Amino acid sequence: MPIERKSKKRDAIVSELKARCDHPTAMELYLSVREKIPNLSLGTLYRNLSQLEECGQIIKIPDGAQDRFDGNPAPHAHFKCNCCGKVYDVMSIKNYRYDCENENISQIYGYSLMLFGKCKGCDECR
Amino acid sequence: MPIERKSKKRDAIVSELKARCDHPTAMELYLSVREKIPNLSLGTLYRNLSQLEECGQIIKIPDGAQDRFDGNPAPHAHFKCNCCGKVYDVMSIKNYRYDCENENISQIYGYSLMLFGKCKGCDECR
DNA sequence: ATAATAACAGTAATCGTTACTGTTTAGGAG
DNA sequence: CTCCTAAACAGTAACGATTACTGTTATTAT
Repeated sequence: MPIERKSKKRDAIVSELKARCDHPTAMELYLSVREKIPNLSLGTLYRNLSQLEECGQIIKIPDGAQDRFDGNPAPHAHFKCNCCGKVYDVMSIKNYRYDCENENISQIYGYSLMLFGKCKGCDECR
Repeated sequence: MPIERKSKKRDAIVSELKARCDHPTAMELYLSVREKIPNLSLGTLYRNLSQLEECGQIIKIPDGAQDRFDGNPAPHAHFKCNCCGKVYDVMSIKNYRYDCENENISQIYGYSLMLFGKCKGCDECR
């Protein structure tokens, strides 16, 4: 279901997410939005995050058991530190031998790349 | 904890996973291994999958709510069809403009790339 | 053969996420 | 402005994949 009305809660969620440079989990985002809107419900946060992702305003980043969220909907890569667990943006990849330059990255050990699209067996779909 | 003893259950899990061309979920793999080992426990499957991933024999592929597993531990990309949900291997990427050739792929709409490594703030770790 | 303990079956517990119920609120019609 | 419909909401129960726990079985070194 598309978004049909304005809502202060949703606006607060979006602006908080876009203001953050990190990639918070649902709970991390919940706690920070609660500082401005103390009566925000966790269910409301999840429902709005789903809607916002569905209409392309934000991105959901799978990260193990939990999901993380990114307020920048433009396609870009992420870098996760195995040590501290932080997730950084990687806005450009110079080449696929991982020599990408990024002020946050010290070393790259591996990657996980998932492409999304339509397979030849499903050419009738959509 | 590293693997210390041989086990027929674990051998069956590994060989079944490596024999499959698809990327089964834990439950899908459980059901197919159960055909050969009817008393296999789901907990045993999960425990062995964790051990096998930890020692680099298999790969865990995050895919929404469930995880998928891949018997090929060599780093490679995956392609997921938005239509039927199947996950295919992509052994080589010709370039990052998505012109990769793959007999299964019809169209590519987007991607998710996560790099793993160590950030500069953690240079003391490891 | 025996002993120590890894591996196991079976199942309860965990926890992120989703679904449900009754209430509130946005926003168009009168 | 007031009324009305349904989107959005708070609060909470339910869900489901995964993990943890308990007592048992099986591997392997001695």
